[in-house]
Amino acid sequence: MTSTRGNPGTDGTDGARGARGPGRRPGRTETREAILAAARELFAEKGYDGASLRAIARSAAVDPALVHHFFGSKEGVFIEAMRFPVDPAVLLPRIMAAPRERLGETMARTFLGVWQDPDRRAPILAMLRSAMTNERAAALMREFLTSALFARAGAATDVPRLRLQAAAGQMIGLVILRYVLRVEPLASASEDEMVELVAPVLQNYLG
Amino acid sequence: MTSTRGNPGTDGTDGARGARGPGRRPGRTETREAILAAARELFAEKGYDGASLRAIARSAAVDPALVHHFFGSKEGVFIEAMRFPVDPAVLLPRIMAAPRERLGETMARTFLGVWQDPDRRAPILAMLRSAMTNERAAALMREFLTSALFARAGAATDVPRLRLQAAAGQMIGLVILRYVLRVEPLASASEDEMVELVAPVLQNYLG
DNA sequence: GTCTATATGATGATAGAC
DNA sequence: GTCTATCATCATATAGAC
Repeated sequence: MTSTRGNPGTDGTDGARGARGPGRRPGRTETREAILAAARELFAEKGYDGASLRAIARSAAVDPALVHHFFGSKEGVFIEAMRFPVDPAVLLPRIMAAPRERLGETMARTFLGVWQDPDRRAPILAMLRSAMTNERAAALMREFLTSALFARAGAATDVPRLRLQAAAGQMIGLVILRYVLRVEPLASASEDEMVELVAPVLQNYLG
Repeated sequence: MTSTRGNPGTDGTDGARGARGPGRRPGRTETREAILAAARELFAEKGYDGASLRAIARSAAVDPALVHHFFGSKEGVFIEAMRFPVDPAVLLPRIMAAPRERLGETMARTFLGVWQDPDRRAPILAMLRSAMTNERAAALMREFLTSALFARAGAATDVPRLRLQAAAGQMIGLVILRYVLRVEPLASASEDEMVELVAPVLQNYLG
């Protein structure tokens, strides 16, 4: 769900649509997605400021001006590439459906599962890296966390905001050490080891 | 201790040193420190890639070429500006001198105390921001964490590496939410509130 | 020690040909 | 839709005058 490619209506061959008269050009089929894929990868690797439009175009084997043609500006590419890989509105209820004494384990497994999958990891990592050095991206991420995550989780439970944020902090720090700094043995630990490690902590915060 | 300014022998007025013959020029007294202060601030704010030599020079009210003259290259400025604000070799023993059942609280208070102080925070924040998007900086930080922190702490206790790193992850994620993303209410929480929040978690990892 | 001048190259954005 | 050409900026780094 909410996978990286295949927005409804924009993928594939345009099927048997035929001549539709004015209004809708047949284009945007292919290179657009290629550009977005390259953008996600580069933003994830270098962050917003570090990934250049030209590098994205180069990686997509496309002319830089074409990127502009499609998305208008670098920021246009970014927000389009971020279109969310992970929707808290679907993940949160799934977590909170767990029995209360296994909330920590469930949250750990869900969160780490998303990060384990390169396709879902890329946009989040891009957001995180960008937010560290770019104020606009930081504001975007703050807004996302606050309204999509903490507000939602806070409304559905009686866990104080501070505790929700401490739990989020635990997971953010963990993935930074694992996927960005690649500190051993954490970087090579199995998902099960990590769940075992942090589940009690999350349980402490949320339980 | 290990404060930001005042490396022995390089600060102040050169005292009553007088004519010392060849060998040692009287220079480097003032502008050098001004450049380093500006560098720390800008690296902390924008990370290694985002902070330009020119911006550093501008902020220090100095010619860009002078920065080169002193430090040779941008990387030279960086490592000089990083010269450590915080020495685990002095902080770790202090933490581990605490009674075992208060390890978590002591670590939390020590760590948060460092981050509360802008002068000690700046170089660490600079390192962290830089490490997120620059591979050289990431390697530097990984090396620092591994050998100066985890190895030392691992040698002095029987706490497994994974647990040490999970504890570090908790604190890193917390300061990112607090100082970089500035998520509320965490960003405005008092030191005591934060200690109360995370001390049990650290105690769980280290105890 | 401090500066000007410059070499060299990348960036985001735009205008407009085909 | 796709491209060339170009603008205006900014970057790191160097050589060398004073």
